[in-house]
Formats: sequence, structure tokens, C-alpha cells
Amino acid sequence: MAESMKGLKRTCRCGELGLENAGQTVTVMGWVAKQRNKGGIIFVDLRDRAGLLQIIFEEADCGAENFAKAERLRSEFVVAVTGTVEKRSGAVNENLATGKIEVRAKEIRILSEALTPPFPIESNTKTKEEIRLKYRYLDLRRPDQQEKIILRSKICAAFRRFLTEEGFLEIETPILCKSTPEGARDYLVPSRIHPGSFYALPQSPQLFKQLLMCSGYDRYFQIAKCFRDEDLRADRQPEFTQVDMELSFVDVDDVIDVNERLLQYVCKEAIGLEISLPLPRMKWIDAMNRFGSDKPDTRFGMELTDVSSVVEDCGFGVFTGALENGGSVRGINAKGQAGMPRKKIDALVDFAKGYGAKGLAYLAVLEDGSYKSSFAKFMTQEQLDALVKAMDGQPGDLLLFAADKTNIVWSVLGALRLELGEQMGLIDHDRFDFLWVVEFPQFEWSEEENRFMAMHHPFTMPMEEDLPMLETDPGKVRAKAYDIVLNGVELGGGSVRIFQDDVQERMFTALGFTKERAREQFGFLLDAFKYGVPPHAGLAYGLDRLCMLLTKADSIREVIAFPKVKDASCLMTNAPGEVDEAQLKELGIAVAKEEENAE
RNA sequence: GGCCCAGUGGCUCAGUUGGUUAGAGCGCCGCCCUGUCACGGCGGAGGUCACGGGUUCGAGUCCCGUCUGGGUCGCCA
Repeated sequence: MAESMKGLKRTCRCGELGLENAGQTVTVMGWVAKQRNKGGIIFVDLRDRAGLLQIIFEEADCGAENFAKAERLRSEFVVAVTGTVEKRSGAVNENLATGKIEVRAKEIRILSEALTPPFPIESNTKTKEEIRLKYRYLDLRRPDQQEKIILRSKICAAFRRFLTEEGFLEIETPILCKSTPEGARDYLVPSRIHPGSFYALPQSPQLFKQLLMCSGYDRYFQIAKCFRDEDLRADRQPEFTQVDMELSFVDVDDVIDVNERLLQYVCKEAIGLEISLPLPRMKWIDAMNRFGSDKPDTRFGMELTDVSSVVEDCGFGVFTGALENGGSVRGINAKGQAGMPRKKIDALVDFAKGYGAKGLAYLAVLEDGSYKSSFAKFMTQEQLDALVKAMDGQPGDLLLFAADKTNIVWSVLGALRLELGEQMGLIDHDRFDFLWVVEFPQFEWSEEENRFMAMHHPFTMPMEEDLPMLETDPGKVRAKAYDIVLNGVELGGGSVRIFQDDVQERMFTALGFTKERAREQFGFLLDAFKYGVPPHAGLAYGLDRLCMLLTKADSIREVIAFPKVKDASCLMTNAPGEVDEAQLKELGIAVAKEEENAE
């Protein structure tokens, strides 16, 4: 059945051949994409990762035995063909990169037969993702899927090349780490040697890279696997890859400078995209005020407008109530959408409620200049006119307002803006808008924990001028933290780190750490800082997200060879799975029975 | 944990107000074909309508529950 490839050596890939190879004898190996049997002549499209190549079989060239083998070919058989590259005597296939040539077969070996695949191996698949992922090894054969995986490899190579050239050292850090309390849920790994003790898989190499700076390595990078046991999204997997870096003796501008040039290089190398530098920068507070998001999609306008001062004395209780509670009233202007049917507006209201809004007020400026509004009866004509003017409302515009605590207003209108931008076709999907968001708040108030939490992480340096407020007004302290945003997606982020132990101590205090707890959890870092620590800063990219955006994929699953699905399981291997009782016993682990867990 | 969407031959889908024997395209199998490349011609096989209940004379279609996949909120320092 399966023949040996003994004595054969592949000379090139299918898709690598062209007119310049005419006359050469080649040996190609790959998968049968298609067999077209015309009777006395057989055409076979042979596929490998470089592309398709037409092989032509005629008995006069290859003899009866080989011709019989060619007749037997079915999709996905793996074959080796030796033959001559020829300029096509028949019609040229313009749709095929190798369409000007074909290989006239002299010999074929069937290296492996194949079952009919459960779905077609072709680009632009319509097959359900569930089936594709169950047979991911087949899905990964599809040319457009291969392109994505190959591009990812190119991107990684470009990162390595640029960073190495810039004096960064690639250093690996442990996968078996110590569990850290703040942040995402850890994946735990039981220790056999220390029953009852657990390693944690790293959420990021954060502390290790800071220690590498303490050790004098100066500039480090790593393409690092990271793990977070949180729910999945289109752009979130439980294990993902960061391009992680840390630099010594630098400040914000140094990090941004090298990273802008890095992004420029990687995008050029990967997809030929030209980025002009410097990239725009936006302060966090401006991003929130203008776009309702700390990762604004700047490919279109429809910015938020704060109308709190315009409506502060109006008769609409929803507006004034929000203001009295310390919130704000803001709106967006959906240009030309005044005619939106009631049903669609209601859908937007429901959409807004999903983001915590209690409702959504609207005002349509009709073509005759009159208003149709959910709240007109609560306001005077003058008040309405002032509001429309503040929103730059022209006839035909639909104004949408949210009134609540400001962070809810931001999140509602930020989401609504994206939704409408998509619905109204305002987003140019060929654009790549990079943006630095800087001056993040140091802290974020946590309602559940009733304390301030680090917005970035506890080692982030506050801006010098805000240091005095660390104790008096933590909510106002800004951090030396920065995110790089591409088309509304957080591509990466980082910060300048605290390297003075007195500041670090004040930070832990502000975060509600006791001295003991700080020592217990981060003692090794604090100790390291006592032996001479350089000022340092770093940044990490979500590699999967970058690949997703550069390949215009809808999900990072498309650019991960073997991704997990929504419930964090793998449809191909069925991981995670149960283990033997003996394994558990060895680890000293007891698993609660299903029945006991019920209720 | 909440909300929303989807599940009909191998794949992608259609299936009327609930009504005979559930259709199509592609794929697959067989035969034919010497310039095809979305090859073509003739013939054929293939379905527990995701699963379990219920309503009904009658359910792919309506109701309830479950499972599976996707999106999203919470969550993701």
C-alpha cells in the first residue's frame, strides 16, 4: 500500500516552481488536492505549504504502472512525483501562482493513502469552527489557515531579529512559578514532592524580568507563554503568547521609541505595512472622555460629548439625578440616523443596558429642524436647542445620551459608538491605527474589595508630580504606564517600574498590603532591590492579537495552531481530562465528588 | 454565573399557518471521457432533523429541559 520514499529526495516545494524552472527534472511531494481524470490523461493538483502545482500524467510518459497509480489517487493522498517542469501547452491558469507551468510525471509513489476528509480542505471555509477544531490537523492544511500560521512565524522572526539587533538578550523564565494573589486566577500545578503545595503557571514573566534587570542583563526579551484561568473571548485564550521585554536605565520615552521602531519593522516585514512615526499619543483621561474607552478605535469619529453643564438645570430627572450623584451626562451623535426605526433604537437601548446603563435617552433632529425625543417633554425648547447645539446636531442626526456614574457612561457610550460605527459602516477595515495611551491612573477602586487595586500592577511607578498624592488622594495618582492600541484592540502594555524601596513600600500600603504580606509574596523582589537595582521599564505585546489584526482574523483562535474553545477545553485532545486515582493519590489530592458539588 | 445566536445526509444550506415518502449544491461511490483546472456525461448510495420530555389525530416546525459551538456582560493586577 504505502510506498517507501527510498532513493527519492524532494527537490523543491510545489508552489515554489515557475517558468524559470522549465526543463528541469524535479521531485515534489505533497497532498493530492484534486484529481481530474480525462480518460487517457490525468491532471492532479498537488498541494504543499507553498501552494498548488498541476501534475500531468500520460501513459506515454510514465508507463502503465504509474498511470494506474495516478488513476487510483483520491483527495489527501500523500504522493511523491518525479517529472519534468514544462511550460503549459494548454491554457494558462491565471488563478494559480504556478499556473503557467506543470510537471509532466515520469514516476509517482503513493506514500500514504487517506480517508475522505470530513470537510473540504480549501480556503475561505464555511465549515463550522467546532468541526474544524476537532480535526484541527486537517484545518491547518487549508491554504488560508497555513498563511496565518506562516505569517505568525514571520512575525516572531521579525521580533527576534529586530530586538537582537537592538541589543536585547533572549532569556527564558520559569513556567513553574509561585502563585501570586493579585490579578487573574492562576493555573495551579500540584507538587508531588511537596504534597499540598502548588506551583502556578505564569500570568506573565513580570517579576523574573525585573530580576533580570537587577542582574544586569540590561535589555531582555522573550516570546513567552502566559496562562490565565479566566473566561475566554474572541481575543482571549487561557494560554497565550506575549512578546515580553524589559530595559534598564530608561524612562517612558525610551521604551516608546524602541517599540515604535519595533512595530514599524515588524509590520513592514510581515505584511509590507508602512507606519509613519512617531505614533500618536493620547492621555488616558482624553481617551475616556473622547471615546469612552482606554483602547479607542480611532479609525472613525463619533466622539463622546460631555453635556453635563448644558443639562444641569433641565427638568429631566434622569439627567439631573445622575449629576446630583456625582455622575455625568454624555452623548454621541449618530450622523444621519434620525430616521432610525423605533425598533432599532429599542435594540440600542437594550444593548446599552448590557453595559450597565439603566436606559438610553435619544433625540432625533428631523429634516424640518424639529425634534423627536424620548425626553422632550421634560425640557424647554431653549434647553433642547442648547443640547442639540452642544452636540452639533444637524437635521438628520440622532443624538444618544447616557446619564449615570461617569465610568458607566463611558463604558456604555464607548460600546455604543463601536456598535454604531460598525452598523453604519464607518470603519475602514484596511486601516491600521496605532495609538499610545499614556498616563493611566495608578489605581482603580474595587467595589467588591472596598479598596484601591493596582490598575496595571503593584510595581508600576507613579508619575513623579503625583507622588505626594499617594497617601492623600490615591484616586488622582497617574502612573508611568502605557498601552499600545491598534484599531481598538489593546496590543500591549507596560510601565516604568518602581525601583526605590521607600516608594514600593508606600505603594503596598496604598494597596492595603500589610508589611508581612508584601514580604511573604514579593520578598525575593524586595530583597533583590536592596542589592543595587537599575531604573527599569518594560512592555509586553499580545502576540496572538497582533497576528490576528495583521491577518485580519476575527479571533485569535485563527492564529493559534491548537486553540482552546470557550469552556477552555480542547476539542481535538479533549483536554482537560480526568486522571487516575493513583496519580491523585501520589499528589495527595482529593477531588470532591460530583454529588457533593451539586446544589 | 447572566444575556443573545446557532445545531436538518460527510460539508454548506432550504424546508410555507404543524400535514403524505425531508429537498438542493458540493463531496462520496461506480462506469465513461487525451488538455482539464469550480472539468464534463450517465448512474448510485447516504438522514434517529443535536439529545430527552411535553402539547397535538399528527412535530424538523410549537413548549420545557439538557448538551454542543459561537458572541458578549461579569471576570481578565
